[in-house]
Amino acid sequence: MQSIIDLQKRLLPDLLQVLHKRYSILRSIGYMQPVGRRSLAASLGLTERVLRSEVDFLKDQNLLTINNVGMSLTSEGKNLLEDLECLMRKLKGIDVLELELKHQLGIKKVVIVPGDSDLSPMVKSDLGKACANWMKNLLSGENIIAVTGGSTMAAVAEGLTPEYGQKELLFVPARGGIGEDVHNQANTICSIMAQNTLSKYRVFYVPDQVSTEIYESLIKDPGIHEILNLINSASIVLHGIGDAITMAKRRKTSPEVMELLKMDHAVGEAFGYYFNEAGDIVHKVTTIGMQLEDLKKIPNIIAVAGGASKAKAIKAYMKQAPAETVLITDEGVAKQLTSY
Amino acid sequence: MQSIIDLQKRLLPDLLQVLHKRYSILRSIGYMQPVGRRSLAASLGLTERVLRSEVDFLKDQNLLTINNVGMSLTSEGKNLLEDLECLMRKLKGIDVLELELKHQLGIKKVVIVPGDSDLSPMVKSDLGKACANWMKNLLSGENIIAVTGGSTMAAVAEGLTPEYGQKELLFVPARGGIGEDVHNQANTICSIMAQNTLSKYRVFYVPDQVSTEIYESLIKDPGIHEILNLINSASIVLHGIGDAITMAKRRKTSPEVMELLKMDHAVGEAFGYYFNEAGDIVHKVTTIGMQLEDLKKIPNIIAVAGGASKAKAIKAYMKQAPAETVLITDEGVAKQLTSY
DNA sequence: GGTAGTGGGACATAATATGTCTATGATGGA
DNA sequence: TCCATCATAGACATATTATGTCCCACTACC
Repeated sequence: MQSIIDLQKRLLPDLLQVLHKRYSILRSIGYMQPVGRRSLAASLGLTERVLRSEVDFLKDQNLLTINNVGMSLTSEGKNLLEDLECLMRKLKGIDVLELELKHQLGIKKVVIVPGDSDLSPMVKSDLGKACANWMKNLLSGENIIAVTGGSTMAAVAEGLTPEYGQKELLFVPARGGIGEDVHNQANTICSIMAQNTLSKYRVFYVPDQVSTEIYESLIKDPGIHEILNLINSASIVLHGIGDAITMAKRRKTSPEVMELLKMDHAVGEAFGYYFNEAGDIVHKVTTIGMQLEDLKKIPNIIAVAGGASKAKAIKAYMKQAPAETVLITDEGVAKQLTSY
Repeated sequence: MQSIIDLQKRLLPDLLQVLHKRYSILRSIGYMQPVGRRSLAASLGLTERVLRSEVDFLKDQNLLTINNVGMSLTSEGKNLLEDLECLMRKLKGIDVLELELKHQLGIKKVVIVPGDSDLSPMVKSDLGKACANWMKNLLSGENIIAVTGGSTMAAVAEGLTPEYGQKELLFVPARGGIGEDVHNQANTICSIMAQNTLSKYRVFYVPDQVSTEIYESLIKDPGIHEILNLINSASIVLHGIGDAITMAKRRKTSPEVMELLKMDHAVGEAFGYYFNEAGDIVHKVTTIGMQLEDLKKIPNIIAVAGGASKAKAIKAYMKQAPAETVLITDEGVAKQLTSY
């Protein structure tokens, strides 16, 4: 006996396509509201007229309203959208994908968000929300949360709300400066996270490449020492995973190191560590803070990364990731990895 | 959280229509296969071209095959159809209808078959199958099955297969001749049932209206007596229910009796008994065999009747039917009765 | 006051759905 | 063996709907 969904897939594939189209429209409006027809059409890859027909329909169903500033969801539309999320997951078989990927990567749990972050910024934002949501279940009385940088982590920060701050939270950067733009630095992200949750945070300014001498003296600094202690007693680590070359470029890595990375076929990056496809560390940014071996001692590890282009990187990193890791990713990655 | 279907209905209002259309097509092909497009279109009330589009679609889905003798379901199509039956029942709320009707009529169980026997002969055939199916659960080592006449019972006979004959079955007419055409006489039906199940049967030829004298002498006949014993020890009774006037006409009832029936507002008929809307017996065909009061002693009673036109008759008969009765009927009747 | 966004109207054209008819072949009964 | 019947597939004109592409008036914000 097949499920209703399976039956429908068989008997109404054409209608399900329409369902998906309408769902996408609702979802996008939900994000971008109030939004005009033209920009929405561009963002969805539909022509204006097609979108218009659909929008007219949805308006008739009282799912959205149209006024001179653009289209918005009605409360009915919002409710429907929420319920639809669940349905679409089933329809797309996302629940199944999650299990498959979890087994393939050999980690504790995989959460997949519909869509592809490479193609739509909305999805990256969803990724952030999904991560925040998962984190919610892990919060107890006091929580020290170690965070890395990157645009994905920035999305996570945006997904946090004051609601989370009802528990006591302290955000600390997981590692010293590893040379991202200020915008996506761990320090900045920690501060945003703290701000969004009305919690505390620590910063961790460490020059990028330090001589061994300075390194030794830094470690002895009481302030730094305290932060290192905090990091190692973190209950949760949130980190991103990046494509090796992309990350290296973004960090303005020296041409020599760049050569090295290419020669060693580095594909993935996380925490300032670079990995080849087999999951071996081929290079690391020397800085103080959490080291890869420290990660194993952290009870909760959440890796967040999406976009089909990151599939290889994720796969590489997960080769050696702690089995406790929870991966928050998107459909783009999942499809890429399970199709092999 | 709404049900999947409710959600979908919001975004695809014509979903159910399309689903139902495709389901009907599959179902009809299932019955009539191999069948041509034109006759199928006529039977479904669709134009040829519309049907053709749908059929092309279903063919692409590998649910049916087309060759020069007509269209047939593939095994995949058959499986899907079976699953669909169940889904459509839920969608139409047939399960709910069954319960409602059961309570309303105050009987043990109601089984409802989708459709209306008045409108489609397929449904009558389904009725027969449903009855046979229910009966299957009642068969034990040895079974004496008392049967009445009527076209519905003939459909039941057609629904029986040799599989049923694995248990020991003996079919006997429930009552003596009550004047139907040979075709739909209890005797004939018993013989067909026995034939289809590879079992035994008895016939029971009794003149229609006998004088008390002859009646007395018949009762003393050992052969007749044996059959009467069999009838009264039956483990299962299968009977139809008819519209009073229709049945009376079919039996070429005398004008006087006809008048009587009309005066007494007879609406229902079963076993040769005529009932008014209150369930009172207003007339009976005098013959030997099972009497209405004998019915109460039979452990399993299955009434089979469908078609919206029989709704009143069924309601009337059920007013006084044993609570043990199981009614096998169709959607046409059920809708008619529950809408009051 | 100008710019960039908005919705809605209009309309020619493309695409699809539909009704209807024909050609042709297979099948089964006389 | 032939003929009536039923089958599919092709064809095609027409009705209906979907689509792409404008334009216009309006408004919010700079």
